[in-house]
Amino acid sequence: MARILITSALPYINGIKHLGNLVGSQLPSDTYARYMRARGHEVMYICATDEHGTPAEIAAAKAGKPVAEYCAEMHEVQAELARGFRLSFDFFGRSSSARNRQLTQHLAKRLGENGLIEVVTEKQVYSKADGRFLPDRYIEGTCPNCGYDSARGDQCENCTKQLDPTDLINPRSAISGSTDLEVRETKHLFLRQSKLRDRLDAWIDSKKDWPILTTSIAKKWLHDGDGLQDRGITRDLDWGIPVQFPGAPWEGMEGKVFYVWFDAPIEYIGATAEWADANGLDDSAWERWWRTDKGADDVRYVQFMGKDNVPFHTLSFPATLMGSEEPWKLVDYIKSFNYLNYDGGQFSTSKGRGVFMDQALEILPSDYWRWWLLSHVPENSDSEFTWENFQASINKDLADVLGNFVSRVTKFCRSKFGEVVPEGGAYGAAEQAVIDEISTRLAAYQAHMEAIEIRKATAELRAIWAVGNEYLQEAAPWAVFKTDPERAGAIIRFALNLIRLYAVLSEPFIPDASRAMLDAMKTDVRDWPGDVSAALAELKPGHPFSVPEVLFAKITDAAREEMEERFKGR
RNA sequence: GGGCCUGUAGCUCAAUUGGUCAGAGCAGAGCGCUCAUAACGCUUUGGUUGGGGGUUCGAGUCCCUCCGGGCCUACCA
Repeated sequence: MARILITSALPYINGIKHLGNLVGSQLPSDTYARYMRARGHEVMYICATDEHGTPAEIAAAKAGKPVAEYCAEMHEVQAELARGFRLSFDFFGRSSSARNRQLTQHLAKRLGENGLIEVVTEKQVYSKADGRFLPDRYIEGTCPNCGYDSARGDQCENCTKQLDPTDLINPRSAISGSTDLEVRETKHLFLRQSKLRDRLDAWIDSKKDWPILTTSIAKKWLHDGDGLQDRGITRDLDWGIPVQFPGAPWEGMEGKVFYVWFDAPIEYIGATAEWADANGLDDSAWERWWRTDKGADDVRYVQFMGKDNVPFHTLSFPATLMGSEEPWKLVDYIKSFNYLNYDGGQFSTSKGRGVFMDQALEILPSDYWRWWLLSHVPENSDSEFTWENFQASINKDLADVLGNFVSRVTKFCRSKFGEVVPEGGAYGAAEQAVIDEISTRLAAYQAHMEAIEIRKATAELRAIWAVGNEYLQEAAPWAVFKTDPERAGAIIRFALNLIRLYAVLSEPFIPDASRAMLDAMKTDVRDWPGDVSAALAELKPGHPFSVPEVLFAKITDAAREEMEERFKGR
């Protein structure tokens, strides 16, 4: 038994996430966590809301609420959606927690003591009307290069030219539209990542098995131009983790907070500590996952994230932990994902384009979404959601191949033998062939899950389901029953056992349907099959079962067209 | 501008890292079955692997070039 620490990238607090966000980290990490638990490993699966930063303050202001209250509410909303999608976090924390504040301040202090923090005076644009410093992106104006009138302070979206906020003609606040802006001096802490470059470089080099998407981004940042740049880790905001605290080694940091990207990954640790608190456990309970001097040296730590998160997880966060010179557990494997597009374009919150998590659950049960998203997860390149593809996958894979198999077996048995596993007859060559094929495919399925090749795993799982239909066609119990009812009974006994096995193997992907299948088989035996032959003898003759409701209803053309229309955006 | 990824049957994807006639699923066609959600099974039609050039005994895979798609580029998170 291994110990596996799994973290999903933290969803940002300012609103409900769309399916692209879901598939980029939370969903695949959940499947991986469920699989590893099913295999008997000890798993700690952590996620949290990322609550600090300018967008949170703006969203709260827009909602007319204090930011703390807004975040508390949105955290609950996101937690509820996570439950709706059956995300099996051991803990869903908050980056604004006391634990994270403590840890973030502690790590910053350590970095300071180790000479890795520098105070830098910068000039930044301040908006009097908004009463805040504006990040470059929050300043808009006319592009000096192409004349586009909504260029952002960091880059013009129209001509793609890199800009400095002071380059803009007629600059204005993107928040209020105010033109009452001025450049002010402000002091910030910088993390001297450049001093850690060689250590980070060697560390990345040692990760031979990481996806190219992960390492190439890290390498680019390490070696591009002058190499890894120092990075500001504080901001002039109200909402966040205070930089000035008892024992802080810096003066003049009153009213400043740590940059959201500094404290967000630390919340992986913070949330594990929150988990311990919530369960009445002491510090050793979470430290054995995170401190290599306190038991974490045998932990395998796997992170899941979208590609936009890679630099922070390959460089900034490791720099924070390494620079502390304390024995923190570093990530062992980073699984990064590309983006999911929506029907020929991007998901867009502002344009109401695409399906968001709350809407998805209103329309269809979570298993439908889980199955489609996981079987199309953008592992190798960006992938695309289309309603036609979604409808075809659900109807064929879930309704026809799996759902209908359960239906035909249970209904046939009920009509010929009643709602109990039939007695009599014996297994023969046909059953052995099925055992052999499933054993082979199971080994492939497991190998794909170990390698976190989610798409390949779904293809193999589907093939395992299809074996059931092939077997039934070949064995033809409806014909055999007329001449040899005992043999027909054996066939159905075997098929009912297949249903139970499918429930066990499918659980990481479609947990609700898995539960429904186990309930129908009136069993709670869901041990991972070490031996397929034994697993298919679990339900004994005379064991009762029930015919379940339709496991997966088909999506009609009319329903598909309606949804297509509803989510196409403005 | 720079960097990275990507282009394989109508669609969604594979191809043991340079090695048999490039494979699956869906869609299409034909046959079979009738237990089942008009479901299932079997057979089958589709590809000069974006174009061109090169290296090699051998290229989807490596190199060059052109064309198309995408991402990142450090103050959004």
